[in-house]
This record gives sequence, structure tokens and C-alpha cells, in this order.
Amino acid sequence: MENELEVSHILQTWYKTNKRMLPWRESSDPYIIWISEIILQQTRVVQGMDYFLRFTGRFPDVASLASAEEDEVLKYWQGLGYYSRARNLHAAAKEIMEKFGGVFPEKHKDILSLKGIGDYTAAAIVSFVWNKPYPVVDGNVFRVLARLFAMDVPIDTTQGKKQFTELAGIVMDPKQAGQHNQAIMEFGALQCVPQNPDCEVCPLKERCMAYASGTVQDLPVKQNKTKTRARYFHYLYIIYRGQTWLSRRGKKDIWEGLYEFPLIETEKPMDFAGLQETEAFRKLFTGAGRLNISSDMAEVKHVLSHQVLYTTFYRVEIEKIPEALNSYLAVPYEDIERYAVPRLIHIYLEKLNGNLSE
DNA sequence: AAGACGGGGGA
DNA sequence: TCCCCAGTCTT
Repeated sequence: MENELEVSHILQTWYKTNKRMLPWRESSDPYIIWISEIILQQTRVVQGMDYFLRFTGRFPDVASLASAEEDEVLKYWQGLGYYSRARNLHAAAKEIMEKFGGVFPEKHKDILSLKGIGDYTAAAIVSFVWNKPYPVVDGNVFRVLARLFAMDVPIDTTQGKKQFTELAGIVMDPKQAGQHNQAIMEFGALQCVPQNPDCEVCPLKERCMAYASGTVQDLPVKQNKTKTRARYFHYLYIIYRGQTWLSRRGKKDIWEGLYEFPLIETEKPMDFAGLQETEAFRKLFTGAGRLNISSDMAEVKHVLSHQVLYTTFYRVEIEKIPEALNSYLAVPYEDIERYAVPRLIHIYLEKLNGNLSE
């Protein structure tokens, strides 16, 4: 056989005996494949599994997703992160209803035009579902190819992406695109792992240029240096006759579309005495009568990919409803759980409920 | 071409 | 701690 296809055949053979049993692999429904691919973006299989089952249980097809409220879609995404995935999923479902008559499009170009679907996901869907010859290039593929061919061009550059995509197309057996794509990703996830891969049992050992030169640990190369900034959040859990107040986070910041308690953000760390003297605090509680305040959680450090949040929760009982709260959403306590909230707030609420039942 | 966007798990 | 995970969108 041609040397070009040999790698693909080895990967496919390896795949047949080593692949994991995963629910989305039982389906050939493009909708189901789509949902699984979006959930698995930047997300491990174990982390996404429950979300996939719940999400497809509640939204089994394009029509059910399209007709849902965005808040409910976000609720099903709560805790998973990268919430634009959920918003885009919802928007794309509506697009499919309107532009494609509710039928998931089959053309690569049409699929790529949907919100939240980029090169990787479009290739995954058309190859898995219809065996179309588009190579997938995800984190696994970058790693496998970088090592196999000792490619040291950084993967997070335009040049790098172009070169790896081209190489992925050359390595792929076009007649077995779906299985090949599944195989090379699974191989990266289970065998050619980022740290300390067991190269001695690797079926591509003899062909791996990085193995030959002892550079497996150095590949792939990234030039990316993400820097994080610190932010200081002060959440006010306001209590008045069985209700509290929430607001929906807006665009151009983290957690868009999720709900949270009234928030005061400060430039610097600040204790409660300092917080009380801020304009925002005064404005929020003018007309609230006497405040009965307790801090249920000391400062919590919450780490995101580009931010570190130093957060304090204050539980504040008020005597009257201040004017400023009219711009917030009044919610009975027992309804808080209906709203999608950031993980950080979910943890706070769990702790609060735990303390109540102790 | 760079940054932003969550949260979790492994070494 | 640092790195990475079946990436995409915005600036």
C-alpha cells in the first residue's frame, strides 16, 4: 500500500480495538453529533458527558432547541463554561429552522456558516455523519502530527494552523474520512497524550520523527502566553421578605447571559468598611433602612482562563426596598435555582443551603 | 495576529 | 503551579 495511507490505516486499526464507548458515537444524527462537538470544545469527555445526556434529553432535536428560551438553554449549560457555546447553539438552531427548513444542512459551506461552528466542528460533522473528506484539526491532531513529523512550527499561529491543516489532509484516507478523523483524535486523547506518553507501546513508534530524535516532550510548540488580570467582586445577597434580587450579565464580559446578585466591582482589594463608603454601595442601599449584614463566605478566589476573581459575598437584610433595586430582578429565594448562575455563585448557594440544614 | 472566553483535572 | 482539554469569535 502507499506509504501515505499507511499511517491512516494504522490509526484506524488501533482505533477499532482501543476506542471508548461514548453515547454520541452510537448516533448518526447530525444534530446529536453537533451538540456533542460543541460540548466537547475545550472540554474533557468526562466533564461533558452528563451535560450531553441532559441537554439532548431536554432538547432532542433542532426544533425543540430552537423553540426554547435562551435562559433555559443557558441553564442546561450552567457550570460548563464558555457560555457563548450555548448562546450560539441556540441561535444556530433558529437559523436552521429559518434558512434550512428545520433540516440540518449537509453542505460543508452551509454548516460552517452557522454560529459557533468553525473549521474543526464543520469538518467533524460532515466527516462523521456523511464521511465527507474534510480533515479535523483539534488539539489532539496538532499533537499527533507535530510529533509524527517533528513539526516545530507553533500551533497557535496562522502559519502553523495552515501547515497542520494541510498535513492533516495528506495523512487522512479520504475514503475513510469519518473513521480516520475519529481515530486520530482518539489516538491523541489516549495514546499520544500531552505528558509522558508511553511511546514503547505506540504503533507509530517506528514512524515517529519526534520519537527518533527524542523530542516528543517538546512537541507541539506553542508561543501563546496568556496573561491574567485580577478583579475584585463584592456580591450583595439582599434579603427582604422571602425575596432577593438578581441581574443578567451583559455583553463584552465574562458570563454573558448568566444571572448574579447585585455586584460592586472595585479596582483594588477592599474590605467591608471601604465598600460601604463607595458611591455604588451608597446608591444601592439608599432608602433601605437599617442593614443587617453578614459575610457568609470569606474571600473566594475563583480562577478563570484570563482573570482571577477575588470575591466576597455579603448577605444583607434590609427593612425597605430601596429605589435602586427597581432596576434588578426581584426573585423569591426558592426560584433562584431556576436561573443560570456562574459556578462561583452556585457554590455559594450550595454552601448556604448546607449551613441551613445543619 | 492577538485576546477573550470557564471550568476542571492531571502531573 | 502549569498545562491542556473533540475551538470560536472579536478586535
